[in-house]
Amino acid sequence: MSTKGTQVVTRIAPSPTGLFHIGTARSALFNWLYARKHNGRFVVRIEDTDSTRSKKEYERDILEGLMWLGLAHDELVRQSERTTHYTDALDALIASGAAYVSKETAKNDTSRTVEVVRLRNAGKSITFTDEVRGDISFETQELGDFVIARSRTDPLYHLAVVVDDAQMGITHVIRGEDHISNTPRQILIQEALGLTRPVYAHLPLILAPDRSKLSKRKGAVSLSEYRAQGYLPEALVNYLALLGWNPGTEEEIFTISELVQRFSLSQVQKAGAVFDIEKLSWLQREHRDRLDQRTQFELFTSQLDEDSTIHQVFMRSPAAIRDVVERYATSGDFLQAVEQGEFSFYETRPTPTVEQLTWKKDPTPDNIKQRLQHIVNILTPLESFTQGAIKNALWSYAEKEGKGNVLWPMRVALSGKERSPDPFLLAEALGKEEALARISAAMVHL
RNA sequence: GGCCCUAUCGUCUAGCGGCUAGGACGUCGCCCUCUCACGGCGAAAACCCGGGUUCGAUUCCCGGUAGGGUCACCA
Repeated sequence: MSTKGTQVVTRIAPSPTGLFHIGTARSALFNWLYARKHNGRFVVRIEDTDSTRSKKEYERDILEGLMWLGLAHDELVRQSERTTHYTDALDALIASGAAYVSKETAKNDTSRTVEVVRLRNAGKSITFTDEVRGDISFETQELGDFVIARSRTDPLYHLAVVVDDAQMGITHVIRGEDHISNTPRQILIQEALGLTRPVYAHLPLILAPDRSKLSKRKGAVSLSEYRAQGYLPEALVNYLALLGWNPGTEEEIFTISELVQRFSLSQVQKAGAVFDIEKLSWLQREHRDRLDQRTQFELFTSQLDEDSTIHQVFMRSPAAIRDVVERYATSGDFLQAVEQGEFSFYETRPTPTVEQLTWKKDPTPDNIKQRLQHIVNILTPLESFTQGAIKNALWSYAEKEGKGNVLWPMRVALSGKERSPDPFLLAEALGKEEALARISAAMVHL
C-alpha cells in the first residue's frame, strides 16, 4: 500500500480490566515490530472508557509487562482523559443527522428511561482489505442502528476507537482476529465522520491445546505468570513472534532487533495457533544459554532464600549452579524441584541403605565398603577440593575397579539418591568435610 | 442459529501447478555415560473429504465437513 509520505503509526489498545494477557502481548509485539521496522511510531492507548471495570492496578500490570518485554512506546494515552474528543464527534454526528438520540428503556433497569445515541445505518455493504486475509465483506444492514454512546456524554468503545485512531494518526490497525466483526461498525462510524480508513491486519488467535480460546482454565494467560515462573523476555518475545508469523527461512532463534529486521505482515499466518509451552521452554533454554554465566547464575539463585543451605552451597560451588542451569529451563522449574526434594541432599545428610549403595553389576557389600574406604583415603590428603581435582584424584582408581563399582556407591553415599549430579560435583558442592563424613557414614551400615 | 474467518506431521510452520512434501518443538531409538540431566546421531509422523479447472493438483475454483471468532447501553 502507499504509505508514502505518511509515517507509520501503530497502536496497542488494551483495556485495563484484567492482567496483561498473553494474546494482547503478542498483538503489542506485532504492532511494535511493524512500527520499528518502518521507522514509525508505536502508541499505547489504555481503553478505560468502562469506568466500572477498569482498574489502575491492571493498567500498571500492562505497562510493566510492555516495558519488561522491551516494547517501549512513543506515546501513551488514556481514553478516560479524552472524553471531550468523543463527545465532540458525537455532537457532530448528531448535528449532521448521521446519528440520533433515542429514548429507550434501560437495558438493565427496565423501569428507567435513557437516551442512548444510535448511528443511522444505511445498511450498505462494506468491504475492507485485510493485510493478512485479503478482502472481507459484510452486509451491515444486519447491524441495525447500533448504539455508539450510552448518552450524549458517555461514549462507547466503537466511537472512541474510531475517533482516537483518526486523531492519533494510526495508519495500521493490527489486532486479534476476534476484532474482525468489529471492523464494519468502525468503518461505518469512520465514514459518517468523514475519516480515512486505516490499514487493517487481523492476527490469528492464540489457542489452548484443545484449540479453543486460551483461558485461565487451560493454563497461564497472564504475562506476569510467565515472568514469575522465570521465563526470559527474550524467550517470550521470540516465541510469541513465531506464533502466527514466520521469517520465511528455517531460522527460529531471534533477538528482538533481528525480529524488527525480518518482520512482515505478509508472513503472518491465517489460522489460529496453539500455545505450546514445550517450544517456549526450548526457546527459553536457547536464550538462556546465550546469556553470560553470571546472569544465568543470578537467574537461578535470586529467588532462593539467602539463609538456606542450598543458597550457601551455590555460593561456594559454581559447578553446582552450572548443573542446575543445565537441568532446568526456568528458575520456577528449579524451585519446584527443590520443593519436591530433588535437592534434599544439599539440605540434609542422607542415610542410604545397603541396597541403594549397591550397584547392580557388583552387589557385594564388602567390596563396596572397601572401595568407599579407598575413596576416603585418596580424598583425605586432597588440598584443592574442586570437581576437577576430585575427579583427577579418583579417576585412575575408578577405571581400574570399574567406574560403576566406585562411582555409584560414592555418588549414592553423597546424595542418597539413584538420580543425582555426578559424584565429583556433589563432593565439591558439599565441601570436603561433609563429603568425607558422608562416605564414612555410609560404610558403617555395610 | 445468523454473519465472518480458517484448514500441511501431536504442536508451530515452509510450500505459492510438477518436490523422495522441508525445518523446528515434542515423541521414540542408538551413542556418550556410575545414575539423572546435557550433548551427538538417527527414526516414526501431515497435505480434512468430494467435485471441478488443468497434461498434471497440497497448491486455483465450488461444495461439504470440521474448528474458531462474533453477534452488549464490555472492550
